[in-house]
Amino acid sequence: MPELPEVETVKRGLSAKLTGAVVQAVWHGKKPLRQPLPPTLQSKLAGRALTAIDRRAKYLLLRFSGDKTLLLHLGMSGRLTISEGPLPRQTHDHLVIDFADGQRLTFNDARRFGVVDFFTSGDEAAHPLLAHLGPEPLDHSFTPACLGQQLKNRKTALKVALMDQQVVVGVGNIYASEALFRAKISPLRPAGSLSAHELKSLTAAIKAVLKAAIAAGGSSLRDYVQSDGELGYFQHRFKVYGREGQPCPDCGSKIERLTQGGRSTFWCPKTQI
DNA sequence: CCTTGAACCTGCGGGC
DNA sequence: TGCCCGCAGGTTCAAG
Repeated sequence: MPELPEVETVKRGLSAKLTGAVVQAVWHGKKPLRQPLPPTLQSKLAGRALTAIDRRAKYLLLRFSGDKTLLLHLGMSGRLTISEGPLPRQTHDHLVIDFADGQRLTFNDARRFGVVDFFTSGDEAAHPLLAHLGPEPLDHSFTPACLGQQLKNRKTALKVALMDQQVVVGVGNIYASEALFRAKISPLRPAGSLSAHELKSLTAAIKAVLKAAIAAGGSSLRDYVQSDGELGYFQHRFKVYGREGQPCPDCGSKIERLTQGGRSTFWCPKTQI
């Protein structure tokens, strides 16, 4: 998936085209995603207007008239596309929403790690998928002191902690490596061992790398397409991710890869201390 | 409480 | 060509 910048990019793309549109018909498949799709989505959504789209962490929250929310999570391979008029159904399509103005929103997810849920908007604070999420990294309240508090006493590797959505949301495997490189901090450091200066650097690096990716329209690996079908292009700007063996942009020594928590970490052992 | 590792599922590219 | 392996942007759950 899509990490925060990609989800934010999708949110903006969908908002621009679908805000105000009224649901005409809904189709959904039978295969469960991370959890079963809500039953009778057709009757739940038909006739409602899409009033707004919000993002919390990597979740998209489609707000509908009548105080209802459709929650979408793209997992690793989820894609949302808008088409004009009918399109032949594709393998791994799971949800298709037709709007009265002729636009069609399709949720396709090969690996089925995504989520679709539906709830009354007022119940959001207690929603099991949303209730325990950490701070939003682009909020002004996400400060070095805040990050320090979230990492306090944690002995796990810093990179693994940054991907923990209870520590800070939206940072996934790519941007964790990228932020640590920018901050010049080793992914192997115990999470709770950062100095005030390092917390300041890392907080700034997280914000900067996410903002740059959003400004570039979200990154694109093999499964990701923006909501209008255009490919994002931030992947060309990765400084370390996916670049094992290539020269570090700062010092020229070789970028290395290691495995942490079952995921690949890319880093420069010379510049990241 | 914390940390680690496996599990969920499909597709793709590389090596033989 | 085909097969097997490792790898992929996320999250949850069990076990230590």
